[in-house]
Amino acid sequence: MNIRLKDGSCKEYSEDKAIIDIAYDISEGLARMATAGEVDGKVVDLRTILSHDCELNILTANDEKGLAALRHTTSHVMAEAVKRLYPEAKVAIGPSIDTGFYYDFEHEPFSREDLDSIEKEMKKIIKEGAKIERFELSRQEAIQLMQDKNEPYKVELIQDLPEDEVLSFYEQGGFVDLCAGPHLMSVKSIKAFKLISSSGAYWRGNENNKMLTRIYGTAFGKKDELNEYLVHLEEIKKRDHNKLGREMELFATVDVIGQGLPLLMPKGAMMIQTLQRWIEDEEERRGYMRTKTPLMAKKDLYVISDHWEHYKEGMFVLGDEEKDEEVFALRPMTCPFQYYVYKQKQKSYRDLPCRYGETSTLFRNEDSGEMHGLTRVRQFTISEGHLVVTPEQIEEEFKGCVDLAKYCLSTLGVEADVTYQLSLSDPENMGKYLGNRETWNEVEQMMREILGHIGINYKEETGEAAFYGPKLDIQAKNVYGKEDTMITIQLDMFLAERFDMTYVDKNGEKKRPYIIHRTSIGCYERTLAWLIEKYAGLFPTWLCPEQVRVLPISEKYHDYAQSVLKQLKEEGIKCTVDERGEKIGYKIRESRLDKVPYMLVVGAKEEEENVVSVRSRYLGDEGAKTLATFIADINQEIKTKEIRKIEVE
RNA sequence: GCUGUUAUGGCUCAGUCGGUAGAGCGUCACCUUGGUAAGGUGGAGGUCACGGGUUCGAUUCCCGUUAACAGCUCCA
Repeated sequence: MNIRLKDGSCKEYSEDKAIIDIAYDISEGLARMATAGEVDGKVVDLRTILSHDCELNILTANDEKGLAALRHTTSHVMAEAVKRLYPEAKVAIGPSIDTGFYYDFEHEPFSREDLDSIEKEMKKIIKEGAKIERFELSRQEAIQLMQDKNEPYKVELIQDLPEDEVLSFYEQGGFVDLCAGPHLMSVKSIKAFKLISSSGAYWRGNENNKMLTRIYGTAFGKKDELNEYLVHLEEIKKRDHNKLGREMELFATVDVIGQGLPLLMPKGAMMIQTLQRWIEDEEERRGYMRTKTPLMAKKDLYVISDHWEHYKEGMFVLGDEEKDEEVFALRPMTCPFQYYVYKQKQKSYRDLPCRYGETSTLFRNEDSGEMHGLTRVRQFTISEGHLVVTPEQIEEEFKGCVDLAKYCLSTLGVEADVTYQLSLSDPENMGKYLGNRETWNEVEQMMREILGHIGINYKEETGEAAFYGPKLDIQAKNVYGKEDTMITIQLDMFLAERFDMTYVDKNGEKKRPYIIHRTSIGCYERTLAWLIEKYAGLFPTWLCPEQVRVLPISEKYHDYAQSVLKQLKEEGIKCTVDERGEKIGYKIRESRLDKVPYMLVVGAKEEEENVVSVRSRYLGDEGAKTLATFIADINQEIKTKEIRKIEVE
């Protein structure tokens, strides 16, 4: 057989050969580094015997998939260590993940000290250097083995596997685990690992099941890489919006106000106000009509929209259904309110599309463990909008929404940081949705076509649709790599009927419109959180709550500094004066100006000419300028929302 | 909601095996340096998250509540 290797070269063998032996044949170094093989694009175990012509790629910890194998093996070593130290622990599952690996156990929670001793035991196991053996068992034998070892979770897993599945096991030094692999040849190859944390996790991810104890860890091919990663973990904490946003006094939380109810401090509020004014103006330019609708309504409204049936638990209900004649609820969305704006007058096809926009404050009663900084809150304000359209207008209006969203993203400088997700219904679980399968298929296909015409790359996600229609979700990751929906554009073919919304067509017949639910810049709190992390607090000038700081270099220049401040303020520039600058020299103060884009040093020799010395975050020392020139420059920058390139550490 | 951790001056944290608290940084005042990433001296600032209990006495021990953090689950 002929084996074609990654570098294009070929190896020829007369008999069947295991991948690991081929690796040794190439070089002993490669064999030592090898963690898995990739045969014709499929990741397989190094023990796999090759018997046909194929393309072979030997994976090492330098390959993403090879690293996953290393981490997976590390998780097995961890499980062995746990079983040695705590024989009563029951093992569940232990895969590799993006950042490392985890393993779930039925056991009391582990403390940091426990993790340290498990780490120690793991090092011992690695030093012992057991070989890892793979073997296969029949279903019956497999169940028997795991019953003998008193591992009920493994038995359950085997019972749920398909009848014809090959049941493979891996054994190292007496520790046996049901596992599809692939795994390293020996535990000796694990060079750099660290146990990160421990927490609870439901068996099989179901909250009705028992909560197991999960240990997270990570592993790398080299010690340096591990250390680099651990340093990186510390570094990203510095730009975590939940920490930085509080430090910069953008927001705060208060015990007695409650969870998920952050206070936007003057600086944070100023930033959100800047965004809001900008986006409201832009929407109006694009033909949106602004509405202002109530923050609450009688329950009757939500009964019509079906929220009372589907989402009552998520709403703040005012009053007691049993006792009170009228029960109200704070609004969790704006949809039905804007529908009644539409319904106030009979509409003609000539009135469509009807684009309604509202800067809308919403209330959602999230579970207590879900709140996080500004990204998951109980009250938030969103650039909400609904477009009522005829079937012929769907594509153009949908494109308009995508265009608006992209305009927002590019202006904020984050267009390259998002991914697009088409959130579809789950055909297996149609009870969650309004309408029937045929209509859903039709609308989902329509979405795919529109997205095709726009030409954006997206991935499809089943079961993520809204109950009234599919969504185009624009996703972004936070500093920890966790994904959140920043912007969503949804196509709704059902609610118009529930609310009996109509328009009269050319022939004088009443027709059902379609509705597009959309947001332009998303929810302001979450968007702010995103921007904090994106820019590590070094915002573009137009967004900065403090754009210029004026620094007199000695007391004689205080009056002049104040007059400069006044002129800047008259121009609408957000600025402050720091009269303490002269005390120790402005160079020093500069280190504390790192979040302010411009520093004006006044009191230089040139003050008689209205000349200031400018330092900028972007350009360093810009030297002397007349005040008028500086004001013109910065106003231009703010107006065009220019985002200059800066170094963000 | 679940599992766990945490809660001490503006920030980072120490501490009291129960006798009402400390450090570094920051901040403030003054001195020196007439303005290029300075130094010195002195000061302010905490009912140790909140509510109960045990005790002669609780910041410290116990119970509860609230909030923050990590993860799970959820997210119209």
